[in-house]
Amino acid sequence: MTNGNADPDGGKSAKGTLASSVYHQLREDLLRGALEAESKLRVEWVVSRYGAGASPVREALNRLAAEGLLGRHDQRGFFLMPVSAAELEELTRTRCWLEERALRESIAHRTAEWEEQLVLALHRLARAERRLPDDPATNNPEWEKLHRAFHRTLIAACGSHWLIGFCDQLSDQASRYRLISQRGPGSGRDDLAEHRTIAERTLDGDADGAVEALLSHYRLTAAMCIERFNQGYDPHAGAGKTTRGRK
Amino acid sequence: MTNGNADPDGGKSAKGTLASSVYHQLREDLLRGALEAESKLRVEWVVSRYGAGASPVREALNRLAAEGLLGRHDQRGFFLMPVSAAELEELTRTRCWLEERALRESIAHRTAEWEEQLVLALHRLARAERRLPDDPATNNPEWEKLHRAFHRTLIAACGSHWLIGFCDQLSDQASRYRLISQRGPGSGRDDLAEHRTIAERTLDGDADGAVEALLSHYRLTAAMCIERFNQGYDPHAGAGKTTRGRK
DNA sequence: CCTATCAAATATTTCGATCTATAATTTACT
DNA sequence: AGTAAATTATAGATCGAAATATTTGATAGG
Repeated sequence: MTNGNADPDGGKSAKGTLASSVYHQLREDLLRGALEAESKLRVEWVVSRYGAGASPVREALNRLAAEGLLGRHDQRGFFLMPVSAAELEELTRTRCWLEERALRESIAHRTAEWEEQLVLALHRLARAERRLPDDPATNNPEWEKLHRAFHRTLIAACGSHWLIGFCDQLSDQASRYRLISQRGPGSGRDDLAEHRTIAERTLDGDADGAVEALLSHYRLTAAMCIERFNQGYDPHAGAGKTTRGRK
Repeated sequence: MTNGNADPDGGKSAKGTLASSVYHQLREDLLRGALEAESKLRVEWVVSRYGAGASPVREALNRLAAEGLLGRHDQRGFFLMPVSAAELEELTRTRCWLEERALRESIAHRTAEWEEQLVLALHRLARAERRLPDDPATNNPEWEKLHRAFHRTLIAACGSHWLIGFCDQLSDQASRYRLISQRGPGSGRDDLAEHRTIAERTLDGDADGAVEALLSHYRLTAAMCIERFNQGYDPHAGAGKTTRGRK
């Protein structure tokens, strides 16, 4: 792990290496659930899609695999990690354990500055539209970013960059599930109210209440994903060809 | 991170790729605290030491960096992660949080088979010598392996491979600190008794007692490392040249 | 004497080609 | 036909060299 984590050089692919650029782009696509066609991810395909040589691509793939977003078999290349209801369940359970601890610590060590950041994060999230009018079937990437930022801020004061990194990693995995299964019409869920409750209780220093709200939030999300899983849906949705066109 | 973790292909470098071989060897050396001379780790140096081309070496370095064992700056190469008392403190704190949860879950979901594995792991650890007679200044690698295995077994029944992976990662980091600072004469500490206590309470289903013993064990170890840190010791100990021979 | 600028040297990153292992297909044999 | 061995095709892994970026060292100017 990363670092347990994600983004050693800042986020942009601005001035970085080609390897980092491919890493960021591919990572985005993975979280967005844009791939997932078949499980194999051929180097050559990535090369032609992101315009880089084999070496940088390979480095990017190695990083993603170490992070758990891809799998790897020596001599047999890389593949997209499969998704399953069981895995999502385990993931959610783990996430609840870690985030509970992180939130409690954050609340215990809260500072005025952190509280302000939290207020800001909530405000920004409230302003964003979850779904854009022009494409009501997909989540608004901007909302996704702010949502991510909100949850990250919640635990930012926990005092452990390791724990934050682990939570990020689980959050990435959860994103993948959420965005894969949430394609289609939105649910009637009132996200904003949930986030507001979490933030309010946190700011009140009500650790038990905040934790309860946060875990319910995660569990509900997971339950909805599993729901859709079981309702059967086409797991093959994005791009990403696997074998050459069959003859 | 890894998978949250460490060892996607099993451990041996037997039949794997060159990249994996370098990965495993270098990883071993990092955990053993064998490097640490200077912070920079030049690709060319690794290439000549482990006998592989730049591409596989680079892949290995990328994996290790994603895992948090190395750092990386785009265009400026890789470096050994620095060590500090503050970092060790944070690491230990995080480790206690995660291992407590993992141990409690393990105990809650224990099975006969798991209990047997734990008994075995303890037995093997008891049999091994911590320091070999021929080199009393360094830990016995075999003991290290069994020690690692014991702690891993403790939490193996927690029901989350994510959590296990995170604990492994923290355990790796802790190893590094322990083996860097533990060079020199052993302390009069009775390790075996500590491990036995942890195991007994665990097998008794005494979660609170087991957790208490486990956390004390970790905290004591960390305290001893920090002790040696402050007593000043030469951080430059292993191999690993950094700049060309100065003229 | 200190600081800024430019040039040489050193490292890192990337590409293109080659080599090797695995997967697919055909052929041979029972 | 059915299975096993051999062959061909495909994708992954590695090497060696070329292209970039950075650090070092020297020099000129304030």
